[in-house]
Amino acid sequence: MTDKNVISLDKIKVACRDCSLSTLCLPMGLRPEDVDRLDAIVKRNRPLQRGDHLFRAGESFRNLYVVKTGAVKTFTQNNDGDEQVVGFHLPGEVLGLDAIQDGHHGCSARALETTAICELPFDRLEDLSTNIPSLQHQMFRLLSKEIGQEAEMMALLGRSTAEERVASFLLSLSERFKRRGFSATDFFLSMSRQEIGSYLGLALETVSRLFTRFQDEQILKVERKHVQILDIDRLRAMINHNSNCEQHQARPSS
Amino acid sequence: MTDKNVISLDKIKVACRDCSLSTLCLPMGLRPEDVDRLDAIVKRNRPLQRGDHLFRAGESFRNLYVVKTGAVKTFTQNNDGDEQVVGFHLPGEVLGLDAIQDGHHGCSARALETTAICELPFDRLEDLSTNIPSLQHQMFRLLSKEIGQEAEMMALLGRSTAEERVASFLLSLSERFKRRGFSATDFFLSMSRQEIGSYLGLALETVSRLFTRFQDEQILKVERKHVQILDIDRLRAMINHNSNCEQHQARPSS
DNA sequence: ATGCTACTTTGACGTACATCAAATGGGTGG
DNA sequence: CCACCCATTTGATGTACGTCAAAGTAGCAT
Repeated sequence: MTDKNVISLDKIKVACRDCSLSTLCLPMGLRPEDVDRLDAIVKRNRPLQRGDHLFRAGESFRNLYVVKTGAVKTFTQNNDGDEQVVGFHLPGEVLGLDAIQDGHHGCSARALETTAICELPFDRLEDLSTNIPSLQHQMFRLLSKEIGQEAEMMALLGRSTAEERVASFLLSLSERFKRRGFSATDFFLSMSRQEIGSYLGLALETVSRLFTRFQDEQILKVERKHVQILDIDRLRAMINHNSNCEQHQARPSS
Repeated sequence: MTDKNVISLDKIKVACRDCSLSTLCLPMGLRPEDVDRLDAIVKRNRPLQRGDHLFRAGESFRNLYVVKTGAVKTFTQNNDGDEQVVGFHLPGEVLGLDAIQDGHHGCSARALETTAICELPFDRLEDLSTNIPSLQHQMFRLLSKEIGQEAEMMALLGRSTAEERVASFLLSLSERFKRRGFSATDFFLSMSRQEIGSYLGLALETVSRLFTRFQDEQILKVERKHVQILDIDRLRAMINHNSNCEQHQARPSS
């Protein structure tokens, strides 16, 4: 455990130019010298442990955060005290974009597992963006991508059956893992059934039942957090059938 | 009818500095000289008639569009051929933000009534943003606001009852009309029950039934497209009761 | 090992909303 | 003024999914 942490700590301090995520992350498309200028404002703190907060709803906004390793959920709290999951964030994905607007975080963020984060002071990022047009462009694209993905999610929640939602969710994870160099068909869920259900607008029991059904139908093999996709085409068929045709895959990754 | 058009055409050509929307729109917070530089890239074409397309899904992205008067819906098409409404856009609200990402519109936009539009060539807007830091900041805020609003909508669709959805929708319109100087309690819906239902993830009959019920309960007076809110506090109570407490009102306007 | 706790699965049941169907009413064009 | 069309309303019925409840199971601390 302590050994593992030491290793992680070493890996975290990798500069943007040497980071394996650079093709997914903000530096994407920047010239090497601009990547270094970006790198100069990035802060890399010690990793979060499962359950640690990255920020809380209502806190004032100072930084954007990029997941380097691990996974983070964002969520809001309703008055019953239980939480509504707004999103899951994998390596290379940016958090805090909704807070630029009024300088306050609208949701909380919490690590689902041991997680390394790159921290970008937003005022410095803005300064840099005025000086590096391609960085400004990249920022616009990043924000726009988030808007497009959320619109897809709205369509999913507004129209789809439980089956389609769960299928979309699994395909989204699959795509995102794949782009990050992991297996597209064999991965571990870092979130609970409860959290998946909250995100998809379903009861946790419904999520569980669908996992079971997909397994019975030889589409998946599920054992607690461990998921193997056996027949990805049938998963894809589920969402192309009843749902929007615009989006070829569920949430095309980030 | 022709008379009306002539009058509209005059009003449309108003420059940003003289536009009543300038406090809601992109120029918000810019210095007067910068507003003029922004104004210089704005194109103002003849108004759209009800049913006209502003852009279609798949078209390549050239411009952002701001609604000046009227109303626009954005929507995607599913393979059954029927449409999923993604959003309704009132004066001062910007369309096309999701297309920055990959240079193609992900949804179509169509006028719900006679509508005047300001057109902003995005490449020129980007250039201007690098030269006017406050414009860049304004752009970031705009994109971020859209992200926050969509997240709220996701929460609404993921968790709420039909009652809450319709209440939220009405409160959202109310707030947005109010900020634009119109009555917050007496307005006309430019969209059909079908379109409202599609947007809220409900059947049109459910929307109709809830309008009727709210009217029976003395919360609304509805006569076809004409809505009067009689008891806005009870509408608010509906969404504070079962739904998220984070958001004070449904979709705080744009 | 042993027990505790949290998560997951599975079953039984109820309900909010979709769907189907028909009646009503406004608006538009002849 | 009439006829047609489409939006809306209203009613009847079905069902997908939520809720409640209980049993099974892994992980963890002692």
